[in-house]
Amino acid sequence: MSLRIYNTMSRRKEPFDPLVPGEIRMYACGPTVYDRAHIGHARAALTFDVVWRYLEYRGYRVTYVRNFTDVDDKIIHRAAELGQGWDSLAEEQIEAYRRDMRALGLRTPTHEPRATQHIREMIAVIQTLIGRGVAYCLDGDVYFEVRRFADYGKLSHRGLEELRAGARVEVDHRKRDPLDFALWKTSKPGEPSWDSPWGPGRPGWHIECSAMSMEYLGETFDIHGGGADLIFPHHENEIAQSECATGKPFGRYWVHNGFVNIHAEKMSKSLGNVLAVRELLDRVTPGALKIFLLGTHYRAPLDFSEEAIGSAGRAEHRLLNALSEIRRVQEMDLSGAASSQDDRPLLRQIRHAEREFTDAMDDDFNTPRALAAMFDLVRDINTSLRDTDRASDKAAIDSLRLAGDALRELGSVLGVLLEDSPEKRVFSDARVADGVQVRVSDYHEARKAIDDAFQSGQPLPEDKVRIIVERRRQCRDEKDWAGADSIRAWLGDRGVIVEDTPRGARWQLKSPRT
RNA sequence: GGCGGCGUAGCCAAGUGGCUAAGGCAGAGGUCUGCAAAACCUUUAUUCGGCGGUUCGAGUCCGCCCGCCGCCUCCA
Repeated sequence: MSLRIYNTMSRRKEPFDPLVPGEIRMYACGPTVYDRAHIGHARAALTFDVVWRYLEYRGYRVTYVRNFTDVDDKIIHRAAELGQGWDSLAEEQIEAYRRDMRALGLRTPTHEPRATQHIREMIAVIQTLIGRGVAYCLDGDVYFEVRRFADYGKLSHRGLEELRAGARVEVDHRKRDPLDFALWKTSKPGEPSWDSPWGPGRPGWHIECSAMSMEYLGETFDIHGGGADLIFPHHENEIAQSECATGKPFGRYWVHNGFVNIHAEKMSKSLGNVLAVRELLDRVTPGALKIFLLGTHYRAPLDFSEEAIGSAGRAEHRLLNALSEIRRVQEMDLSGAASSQDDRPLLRQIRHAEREFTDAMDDDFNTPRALAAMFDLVRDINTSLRDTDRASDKAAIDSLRLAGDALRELGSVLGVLLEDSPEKRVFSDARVADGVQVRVSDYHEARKAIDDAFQSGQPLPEDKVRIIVERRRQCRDEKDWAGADSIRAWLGDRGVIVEDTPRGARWQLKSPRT
């Protein structure tokens, strides 16, 4: 099997073949930093984070560049509204974006260039374009002349005539063609401004990505991506500029992620249904959010709903639970255990899941299928776990360890089940000291300590919880079911879930987010 | 108007023309358990919006119809 990627340019899945064997250069358009990141930004960033992780899992060396558009009309307008400098607003939002993406557990790209730090390179590209006669100056503005690029429209699959016919934007009659777009615009007073051969001004939107991608990745590179909305005009224009400037092909594989709708409606400021990543992460775990997002193929539109995100949270729990159960059996006392036969079925199932996963991801990053492979493995793990609980077997436990490692590795390719994710901490099993009598005074003191912590919103003291759980065990030993149940209910009210297993009770803190 | 996409079980969602239509969530029954929870097992689409067509064979290809959506303007 080899990797196939859907290329917007050809409208089909193509075998992926990097320019330099073993090395991949990838560019994804990042956010315009004027407001908080919303779930759509999260989907775009996650899509390319997963592409990156999978390519590395496949053994490629990847250079991944994602820009920040930090000079733009929207930033200028927003800053004016806020009575703030455009540059300080951009700076703030860049920090906020980084914080949000980190909270989601996304890796930082190899390079995160900012438009304002590459003005010089942009001017150089514009000069080349003027020198080649495909751009022209008008009172300090510079425009790209669309009809000079024969391939214009090849990405969005539209001809110049179609585009002109569909244009609803008011026409600037100074331009040679309504579709000509600005490479450089003169700055109005108070706007950000840089010196240029055409007078003080600022760059047009599209030129930054051409200049920065070529700066970091070369004139031709492997993957260029972004949201589906960028296909036209942004990426179309990037191609026109870049290929005219260099005479070489620009991006080779064009990858575009679909949009997120909110309850079947487009997310927009006017509808007031913009879902900020921040707010979302206040109530769902990053893992749940990612499982939700990856549950739909990246090119398909995705509809957000409370029900769907809740379902993803429970699905995440299923994955985490399997890992936590594996840890538990590994801590079992095996002194008297047999080591009859090794657990061949599970080993086979691990390999099967890994193959299914790879096949799915090779097929244009089919994350829903990849997740299904992980859940299949979870079912196999759980089955083996059940048998292991009944008859401890060292070989079976070894196999389970391998299965857990495999599951974690597959998860890490999708960015779920990450080692340092906070949600995993809630699954700390209590080890119950056998036969130690809990003194009544200790018990009451523990209850009080837990109550205090709970009321002040502090994390509950684990050692105290342990005392309560141990006390409940004593009740159960004495068949004092009413006492045991009331203790369980009491802990439940304070966010501690107690569950009895064949080998004693285990407890966990309810996720603080739910 | 132009271009493109979607419609698969109660919900979400995979599905290179051909083994019994993935997976998750929810539901039902069962196993386990003092009870509960968790987990596991079984079960839930003779059928893929509708109607025709191509084919030995179609959810998968073609045509028409119905319903929904995106882009063509800043947008992830």
